[in-house]
Amino acid sequence: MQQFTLDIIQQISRIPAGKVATYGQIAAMAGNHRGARQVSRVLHTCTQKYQLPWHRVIGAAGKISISKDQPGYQKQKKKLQSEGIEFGLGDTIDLSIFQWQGQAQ
DNA sequence: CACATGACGAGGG
DNA sequence: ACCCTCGCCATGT
Repeated sequence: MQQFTLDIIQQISRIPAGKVATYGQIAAMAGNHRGARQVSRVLHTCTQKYQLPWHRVIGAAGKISISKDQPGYQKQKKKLQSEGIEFGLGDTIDLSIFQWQGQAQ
């Protein structure tokens, strides 16, 4: 496993409840602003093992990146709402309000 | 080593 | 706003 991947895991585990981060943001904080796809890979493979708050990671448009017909969609939405995050029309989250401002933002 | 795969992102039509 | 294409890069086969 690469350092970049470990950094991704670390950044995701840092996201506080009530806030969200985008794939690109996580990738950038992990040192590679073009590693968004690796972030998704980490969520797909390491959530169990590292107990990551996977639900706090959303797409750059402020929307959940899972397709709506999959079970994880509602599951994620519910978790976020229970943490105080609000969804607007089209299930869009207002990043200007809920996006996590990490260290080097 | 070559090729395919993604819970992505930005840009263009 | 919707759809498509292309760029990206760690991983898996």
